[in-house]
Amino acid sequence: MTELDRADVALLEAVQRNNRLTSEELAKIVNLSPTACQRRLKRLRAEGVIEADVSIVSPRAVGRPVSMIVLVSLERERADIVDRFKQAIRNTREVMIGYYVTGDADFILVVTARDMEDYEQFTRRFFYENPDIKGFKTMVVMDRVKAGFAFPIDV
Amino acid sequence: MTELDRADVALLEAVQRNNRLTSEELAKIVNLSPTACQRRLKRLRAEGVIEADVSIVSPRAVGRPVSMIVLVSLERERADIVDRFKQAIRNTREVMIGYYVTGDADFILVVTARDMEDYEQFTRRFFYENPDIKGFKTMVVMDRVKAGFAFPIDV
DNA sequence: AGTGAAATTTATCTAAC
DNA sequence: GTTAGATAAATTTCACT
Repeated sequence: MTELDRADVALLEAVQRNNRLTSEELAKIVNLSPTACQRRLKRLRAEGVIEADVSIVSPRAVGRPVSMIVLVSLERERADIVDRFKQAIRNTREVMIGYYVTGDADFILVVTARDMEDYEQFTRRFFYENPDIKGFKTMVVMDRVKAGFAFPIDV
Repeated sequence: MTELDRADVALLEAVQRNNRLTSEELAKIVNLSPTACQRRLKRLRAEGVIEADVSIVSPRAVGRPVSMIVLVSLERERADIVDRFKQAIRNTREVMIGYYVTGDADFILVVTARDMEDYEQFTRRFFYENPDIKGFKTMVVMDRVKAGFAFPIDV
């Protein structure tokens, strides 16, 4: 694994809040020259320490103000069934986040929707029509205390 | 709310995957001039459609390879208790994501850790020493099928 | 190795239309 | 919305510690 020094950490903490800072602004933060900052960021990106650089889109602004956390249990925890469900997650725009977990549930999803009716339609399509699903439990998000991601967008 | 046209949506879908594309690259994608792309992105940022621009840091690369999903129940769902817990989430670097939800749990957290022992220490500090907490249930993340966020980093 | 300064390349911003 | 010129930023080169 890549060794990170103080400057790397300072850079990462800066850009994971805002990656549009200029090298000059970063230079002030980490007490290095702009050139050094750029070189280090380039290295961090090349080595995969920085996985991606993205814009966080407001779910509300793109018409998806409702989020749900869904705990999903599969009928059987068999490799092919698990893999099939992972693929379904990847192919489904409404599912923002998917975790495969141990414990009470098999998967935890974060699903966005236009409204509750929209979500109900989604559950019919995504859960009830899937024989691999034993059951699911929905929790409606009332407040996002931390975090931001990429959202499906339609006009 | 802001009206988004086809070009806005195309821009958003591009930058939420990669916000380091140049205006020229974006121009090709959305069939507009580079200047038009810049103007639109500036507007989208000013209006809050784009909430933030961030680098996604690899949790593994910064020494936090383990993630847990935690369902938290509070002793009582009273406004001041809820607010206090929200503040605790915000002040705790290990908690990557926090949702306040309706349903079986009151909060759902995504917590990162260096290893299981590190997580246990965290639970002692964060849960057992907090009298507002009725209980919590941990699920260990085996695979992240979708998503990426900001992570706490230490050397 | 990693840094920093100056020159070059490249991208962005500011007009004009 | 576009095109062209001015401004600013990111890369590259190279000398230095």
